[in-house]
Amino acid sequence: MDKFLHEWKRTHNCGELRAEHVGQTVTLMGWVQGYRDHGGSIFVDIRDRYGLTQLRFDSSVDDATHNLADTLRNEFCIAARGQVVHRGTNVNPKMQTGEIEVLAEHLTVFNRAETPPFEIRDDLDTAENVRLKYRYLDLRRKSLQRNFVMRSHVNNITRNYLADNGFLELETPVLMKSTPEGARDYLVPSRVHPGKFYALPQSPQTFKQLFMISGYDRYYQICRCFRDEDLRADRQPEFTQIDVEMSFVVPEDIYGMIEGLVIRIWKHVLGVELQTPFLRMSYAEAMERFGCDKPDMRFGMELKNVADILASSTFNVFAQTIARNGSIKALNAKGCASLSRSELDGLIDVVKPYGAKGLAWFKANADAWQGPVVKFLTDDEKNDLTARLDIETGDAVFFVADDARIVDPAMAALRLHFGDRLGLRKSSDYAFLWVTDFPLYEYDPAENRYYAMHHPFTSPHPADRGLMSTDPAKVRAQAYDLVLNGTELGGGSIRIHDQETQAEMFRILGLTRAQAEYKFGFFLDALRYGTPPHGGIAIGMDRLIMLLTGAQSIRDVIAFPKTQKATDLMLDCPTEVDAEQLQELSLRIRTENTK
RNA sequence: GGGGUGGUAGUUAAGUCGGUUAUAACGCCGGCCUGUCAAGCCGGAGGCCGCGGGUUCAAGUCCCGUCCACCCCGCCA
Repeated sequence: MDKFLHEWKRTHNCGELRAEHVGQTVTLMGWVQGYRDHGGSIFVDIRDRYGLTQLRFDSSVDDATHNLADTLRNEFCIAARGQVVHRGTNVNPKMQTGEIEVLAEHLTVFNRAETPPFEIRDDLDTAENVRLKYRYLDLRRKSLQRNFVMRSHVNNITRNYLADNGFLELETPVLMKSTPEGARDYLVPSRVHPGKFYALPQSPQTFKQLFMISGYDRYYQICRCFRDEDLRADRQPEFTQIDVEMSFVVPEDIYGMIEGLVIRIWKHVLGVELQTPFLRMSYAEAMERFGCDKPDMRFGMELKNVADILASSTFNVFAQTIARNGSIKALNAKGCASLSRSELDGLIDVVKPYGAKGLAWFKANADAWQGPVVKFLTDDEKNDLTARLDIETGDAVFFVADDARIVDPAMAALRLHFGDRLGLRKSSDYAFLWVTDFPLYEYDPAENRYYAMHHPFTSPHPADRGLMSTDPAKVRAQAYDLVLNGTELGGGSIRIHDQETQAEMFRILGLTRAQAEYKFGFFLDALRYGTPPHGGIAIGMDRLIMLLTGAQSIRDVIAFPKTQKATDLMLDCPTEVDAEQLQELSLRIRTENTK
């Protein structure tokens, strides 16, 4: 029986041995990353999460150990003990520990490994369904380990920073009440209350406000949230937020506190010094200049409204758009006149998904403008466009004309497309932005009602309070998003802290008194007992880590993620449950008409 | 709900106009080998071509359906 674990503890990790350790007897534990058998001499790379060290087994040192080493295969979990020796003329400069190797005298195999379904290497692009099925193997890869090490680091920095600033880490229930509005809830049936359900929190929104009412004036929580909506590359059904709430604050106080956190994270994790304050821009301005509420500020190429210039255009599409009070926006793709006609026509595919029916364009060549729309442009229109869009020889200009709700997202997508194409979206640039003054309401023409754009506890802008009853669509909210490089990192608001405004909010949202009482009675009650002015924000931890690590998928920063159909390929879940379980929950599965 | 890309050996991919025994690399198994580090050399095994149906003398290849993974639109207070 060998002495590993009991007598021979791990003395070093696999990433730390250097020339200075030569002569020491060390014990390493880890996994076989690779082996090179030269007969009398066997080289084995042993891996742990810190790095890689070369072990050498020499038949002249110990025959039994050498013979055991002969049986080693990839991913065996082993321990080896021996002397650190210098590699002399065989130093490997590509390895951090490449100056030395461990001349092994003792070896033990904790556990052999079956041949893994894919090699544990970063330069191998294995299909994601295989990676997800064997997630515990995928997580051995260096590239993923790096992400989770960083994620842990960011968790620590966040806790320390918020604690330094007097925040209390307070926990809230995971089983809570289903709320109307917003995302679909994940429901949990109650056994003891047949026909009744809990819901998993979309966010701890009401709880953190109740903490403010209770006088815990600075709250935070790194908490899991659940939303039963369709997935994207940056969206999972369960995700993590840095949830923050403060009493006696205005938006600037929140901005400052979060900027301090972000600065610390960037400094400690990336070694990057960020400039503050971050840029601020109103929602209205962001929509006008960039066509979206989360503009990527790493580059310009702003959209220009040109409806006034083309007000009397003879081009049918423009004329019809003007006639029905639509929007025409243009974008100058600097230096893109070199694109071929088929490339330019192909760009329609960039805007089509957003409902744009066409993409008009022309190139500003040295001799003349060229493109399908040029023949419709008068000299005056050309001059005005040149001035507004700063058109120079070699530029390509694009137009989308339609309703604003089509033009803006389509042109925003086109702008990002050119940003990528022209290499203007460098991952090493960090352009933070506060988007402020979001509208309080969104009107839904299909249902002829207003929805809360942020959530129903968001305070109106003080100057717009009076408009709530007369013109809800015009009311600005004290709501804000933190945007980084075109990604919404988080958002929050100042909350309503008086019951009259809250009641009016519910009324405008179409909730009867009885409905409001049923859904939020506890909250309306609480507001009556001396609620402080308060507000907060929630930062998406997963997206934050994505941006810090450069991960292209949120699945690379979540240890055990779900697929796009919200399944877990490793657990094979969700699954059906026993009839008894359903019986206990008073549930029956409808087997027909399930579509 | 809609649009798109993909699915061939354990893995990554090739597979032409439908035509012989479906290729390659890595991995895996056996052997040799004392300075490799993407080790090398010799030999070998390994296939429901996602699944189902159809067309055809003949289907990895063409058609229809379906499942799965990914990307996007809708959706995501």
